[in-house]
Amino acid sequence: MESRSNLIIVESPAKARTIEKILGKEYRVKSSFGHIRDLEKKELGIDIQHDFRPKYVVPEEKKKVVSELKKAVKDSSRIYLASDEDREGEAIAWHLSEVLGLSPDNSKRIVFHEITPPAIKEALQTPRDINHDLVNAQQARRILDRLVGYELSPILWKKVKPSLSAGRVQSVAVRLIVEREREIHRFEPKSYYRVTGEFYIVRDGKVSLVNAELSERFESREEAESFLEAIKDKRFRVADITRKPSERTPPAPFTTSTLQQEASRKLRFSVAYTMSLAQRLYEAGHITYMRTDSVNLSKLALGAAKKWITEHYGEEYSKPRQYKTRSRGAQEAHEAIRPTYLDKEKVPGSAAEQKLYDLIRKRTLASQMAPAKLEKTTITIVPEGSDKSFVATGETILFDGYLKVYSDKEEEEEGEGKGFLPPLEVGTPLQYKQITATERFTQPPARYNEAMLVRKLEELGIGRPSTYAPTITTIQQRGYVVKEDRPGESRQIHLLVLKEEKEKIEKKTKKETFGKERGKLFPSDIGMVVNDFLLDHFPDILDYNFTATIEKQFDEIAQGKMNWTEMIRRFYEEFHPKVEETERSTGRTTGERVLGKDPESGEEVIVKVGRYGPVVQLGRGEGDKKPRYARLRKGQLIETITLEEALGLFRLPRTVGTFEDTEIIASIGRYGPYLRHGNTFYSIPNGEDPHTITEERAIEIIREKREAEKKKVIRIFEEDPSLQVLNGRWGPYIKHGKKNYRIPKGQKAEELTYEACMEIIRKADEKKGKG
DNA sequence: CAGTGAGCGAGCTTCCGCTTGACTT
Repeated sequence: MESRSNLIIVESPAKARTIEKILGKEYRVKSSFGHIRDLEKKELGIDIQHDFRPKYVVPEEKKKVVSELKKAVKDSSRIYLASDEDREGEAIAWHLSEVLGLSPDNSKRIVFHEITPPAIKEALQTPRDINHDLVNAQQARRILDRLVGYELSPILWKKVKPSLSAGRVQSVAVRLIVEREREIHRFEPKSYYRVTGEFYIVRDGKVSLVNAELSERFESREEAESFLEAIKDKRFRVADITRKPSERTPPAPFTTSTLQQEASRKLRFSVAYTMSLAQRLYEAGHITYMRTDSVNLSKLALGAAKKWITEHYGEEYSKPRQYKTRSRGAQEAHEAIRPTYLDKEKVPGSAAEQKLYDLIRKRTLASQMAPAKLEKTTITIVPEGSDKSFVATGETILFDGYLKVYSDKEEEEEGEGKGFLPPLEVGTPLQYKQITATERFTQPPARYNEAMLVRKLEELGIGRPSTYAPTITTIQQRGYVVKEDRPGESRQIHLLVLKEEKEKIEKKTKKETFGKERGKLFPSDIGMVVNDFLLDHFPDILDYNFTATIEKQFDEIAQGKMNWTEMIRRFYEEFHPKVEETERSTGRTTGERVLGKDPESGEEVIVKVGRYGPVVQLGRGEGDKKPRYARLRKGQLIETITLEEALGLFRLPRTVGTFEDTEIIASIGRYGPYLRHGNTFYSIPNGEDPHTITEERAIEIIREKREAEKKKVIRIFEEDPSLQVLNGRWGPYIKHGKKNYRIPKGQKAEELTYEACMEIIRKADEKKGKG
C-alpha cells in the first residue's frame, strides 16, 4: 500500500472541496454531511431508568456516508475532526470518533477560524482532544428537546387531533402569532386629527413652498375645527430655524436572520426561498456559509473591502470595522455572510440568485464604509398670537458615505421635497395656501410575516440559523398558522380644509382602506386551541424565557460546572408528572364556544374544532334530532365569529333559480364559493357572495364559463377523439386520454397535425421511461 | 376537484439541529 494519507472530516462538502484544493495531495478531505447519528426516531430513544441513557443510531440515509468515512479512515494514518467550533460541531466530532472507532492516538480535533491557507495551517498545528463537557451540553440539549417533543405531541394526538406536534421552539413560535392576533382583535382604533399646512412666500417673483405639520394632534373634529377657525385670518411667520448635524452608521454584515429579513423586505423572498438561493450561491463558491449568527468578517475580507472601496470611491469612503454580535445565544462558529470575492459584481445563475448576491455584496461593502453625514433642518412656523406651531423638517445629505451602495430605510426619500427646504430666515412672513385637518386612526400592532417572526425568535434566543426556515415551514404544515393576503376593509375619514381664497372651512369625507395584509402569518383555530391547551398545562415550556433559562444551564455543563444527567433529571422530575396529570385529568379539547340561540329554531349555536376542522353546530342533538353542521369559511375564527355570521353559514346550499329546466344551487366548497347546475360546477368569482347572488348573475356566470370552454379546444382530430389540443391556464397543451403533454418551443398549437402530436407524445413518453 | 359530522378500530403521527441531494409538478 502506498503512503497513508491524512484525513480531514468537515461538516459540509462544499467546505471539503475548498480545503482539499488548499492543502493538496497529502490530505484527503471528506464531509460528514452534518450529524451522522441521532436518537432512535421511532421511540423516545432515552432510557429514563438508567440516567437518561441515549439510544443513538445511524439513520438509514446516513449509512452510505458512514461506510465511506470508514473506508477513508482505514486508508489514513491520521484523522482530523474539523467540524464547526460550537456545541453541535463538538458533538459531531464525538459521534464520528465513536462510530468510526477513533482514539486520541490516531485522531485529533481541530477547528478552522477561516478557510484560508494560513488559518488552515495554524489549525493543523494546534490540534486538541474532544471537549467532552461541550459534547455533554449538546447531549443535554438534544435529550431535553426529545423529551419535550415526544411527550407533549402524543398528548395532543389524544386530546386535540392526530399528527399534531409540540416542541420547545415551534410552540413558542405559534404562541407569538396567536398572542399578536389577539392583540390586534382587542385593539380599538381611536380617531384623531392631524393638521398639515402648505405655506408660501413670493420674493422677487419667485415662489417658495414649505410643507409643515402641526406639532399637536387633536382628539376630536370639534377641536380641530375650532383651531382652524381660530387661525383662519391669522398671519404666519417663521419663528425658529435650527440645523443639526447627524450621522448615520452602516448596518452590520449579514447573519442568517438579518439576510432573511432584508431579502423579505427588499426582494419579497420567503425565508425558505432566500435560504435555497443562498445555498446555491454557497455551493458555487460565491458566498461564505449562509447559516451563521456571526457578524465577524475575516481579515482577508476586511482587506479586500478596504481595497475595493478605496479604489472605487476614494479613501474617505473607507472605514474598516469589526462588528459585535448582539444576539442572545450566538455561537459564532462561522463568519458573517459575505461574497467570497468582493470584487466580483456578477455571478452566473438565475436572476434571483444575482439579486440576493447583490444584496449580500452591497451590505458587506457598506459595513466597511464611512458613516453618512446629514444635516437636519427644522423650521417652526407660528400663527400670530397662537401658542401652537407648525414644524417643517428636512434632511440633506452632506456626505453620502455608505449610502452610496446601500440604503437601509424602507423607502428612501418618500414624498418629494421631503429632504429639501427653501432658504428662509427667522421672521419671514408666510401665507398659507391650504391647511388641512385629516382624520387618522391609531394602528394596532403589526402582524408577523415570516422574517419578522425569525427576528423575534432570534431576539428571544430561540432556535438557530439552521432551523429558522424549517420551523416556519413546520408550523404552517401542522396547520397552526397560515400565510395569507387579506384585502382590507374600507372606512370613511373626515377632512377639514381651509383654503387661502375661501372664507369657510370645507368639510369633506374620503374613503381609505385599512388592515390590508400581504404574506402575513395568521393563526388557525387549531393553532389557537393547541396554544391555549399547552399554555394551560405547560406554561413553563411555553414561557418566552424558557430557552434562555436552560441555555444558561447548558453553558454551565459546557464549562464542566454541572452534570448533564443531573440537570435533565431535575427538569424531568418537574415536567413528567405534569404530562401524566394532563393525560389523566383532561378531556378532549375542542375550543368549543357557545354563540347563543338560533332565533328560528331555538337551538343552541356552537362553534368548535371538529374532526375535519372548525365547524358551527346547530343544536345539541338531543333526542332524535340530529345536529346540523356547517364548515367555517376562510378568515373566520372560532374566537371571533358572531352568531349572525355563524347562522349565515346554514343558509347554504341555496337554490338561486332555474336555468334550462334545471335548478342552480349556490354553495361553498373546499375550493371556495361555487354554483352547481346539474352535474357541472362553476366557481363564483372573488368578491361575489353565494348568499346573495341573483339568478340573472348565476346564468351569466354559467354562460361565460361555457364560452371559455369553447375557446379551450384549439384542435381535435378525426383519427383519435381522445387526442385534443387545448388552451389551459399556462397556455396551449396536448391532452391524450388522461395524460397531458407540453408543446415544444417553436411549434404553433393551431398548426399541429395529428402526426406531429403523436410524435411529441412518443418522445415525451420515451424520455420519461428513461428517467 | 366541490354535501362530510354515528361509530368501529388498526396503525400511524412527534422534537431540534447539523448537513445535502433525489425526488416530483
